[in-house]
Amino acid sequence: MPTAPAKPNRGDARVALVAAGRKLFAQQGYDATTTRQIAAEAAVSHALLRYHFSSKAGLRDAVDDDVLGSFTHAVASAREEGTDHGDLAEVGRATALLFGADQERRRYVRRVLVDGDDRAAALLARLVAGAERELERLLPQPSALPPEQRRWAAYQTLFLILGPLLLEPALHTVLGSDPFAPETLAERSHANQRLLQHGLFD
Amino acid sequence: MPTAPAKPNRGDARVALVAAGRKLFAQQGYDATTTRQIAAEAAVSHALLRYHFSSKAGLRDAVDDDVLGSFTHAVASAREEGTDHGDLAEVGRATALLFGADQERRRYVRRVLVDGDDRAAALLARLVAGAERELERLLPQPSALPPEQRRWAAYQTLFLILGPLLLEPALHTVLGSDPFAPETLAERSHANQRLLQHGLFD
DNA sequence: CGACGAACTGTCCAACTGGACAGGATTGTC
DNA sequence: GACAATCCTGTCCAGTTGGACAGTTCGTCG
Repeated sequence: MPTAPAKPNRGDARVALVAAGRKLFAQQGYDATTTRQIAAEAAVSHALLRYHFSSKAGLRDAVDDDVLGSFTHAVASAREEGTDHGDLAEVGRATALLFGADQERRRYVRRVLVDGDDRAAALLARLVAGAERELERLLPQPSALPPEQRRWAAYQTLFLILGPLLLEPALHTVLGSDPFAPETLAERSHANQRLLQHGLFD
Repeated sequence: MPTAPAKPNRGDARVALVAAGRKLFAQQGYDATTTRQIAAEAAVSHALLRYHFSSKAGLRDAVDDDVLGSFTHAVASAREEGTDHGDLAEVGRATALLFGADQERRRYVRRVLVDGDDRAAALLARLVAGAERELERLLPQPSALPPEQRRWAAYQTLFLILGPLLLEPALHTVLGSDPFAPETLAERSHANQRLLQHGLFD
């Protein structure tokens, strides 16, 4: 089903293939996506994939650069945009910017994290580092937390954010609605801030 | 690589196939596992799979029954074992019982949640219901939480628990050690209890 | 115009997949 | 020991996969 039917102009096939790959990898995962599906989605011969990227893995690398590159960019702009209130709401804003806007990127990130190899570890390392940096800035210095809890704080924060991302399809079914719908996302984000601030049992 | 080399006795092939399926599905996922791999792991002809389970999907159903059945059993015994202190530590104990002991079951559960279809939604629904029940018991009545936060409490609790499960391979790499090693699990569990109790910013 | 290189295509291929099936081995029963 | 049911195997099959490759189209530059 070539959902993007228009045949690309000569010379545009490369970007069309990257777009098709991003879409289908995000939807179905890398292994479950065939080169022929990608070619059909890009309205292009499947032999062209090999010409431009030399292999299926080559296309994946190109898509990774594309998605994770724009990801890096989004992180940077999110960091600058917030006028640095120094409060926890920034976490929510950053999350919304990273994961709220673009469903396709969200699903692609999910696939990278879940397909679970070196790419997943590399991405997770970046996310942990980012969360750690943010916490370092927001937590009182010196933190009142005992070290063996402080050590897990960034991971805990991240799990609250990534949980819905990783479980999106199942969560959608259980909730009966899109967990990333703007109002839902805002409510979740607020609940997360409150949990981090006071716990559930304050 | 038939890691379980011993040829099963006549009549034992069925259970051998279920065990092999559980192992390989947990390690590689359903789609990435071939019927021939399973047969080799069970030291049995691959045609036998069809005889006993009629199809690859049939074997998956049998493995699901096996794993998720023992899962249900584990939940029940965890519930009875705790002498009902009514405190948060029970969450940690239940988690440890569910996910700590058996690496293979842990990975299988991860696959079910992540491969993301109806089975994932059904399992998640059970987990949410369980977490909800637990919170209902542990939270002060009436809860001081505003309803729009109370609504997400079970999910938040679950994300803290499931995060490491879903990200296990990547997390292992980033941490440089097994996130489910007993001491690590205990520390994480303790950190989770403290987060739920007081937040990070108490 | 002509030719040259880059972009693109149709078609073939070996490997592998889940499944089909006919027949062989083993066990229990009379 | 014969027979039948169950368990099990070797082997074939059609479909799909990523990749290989020779050849065609197209823009561009002389």
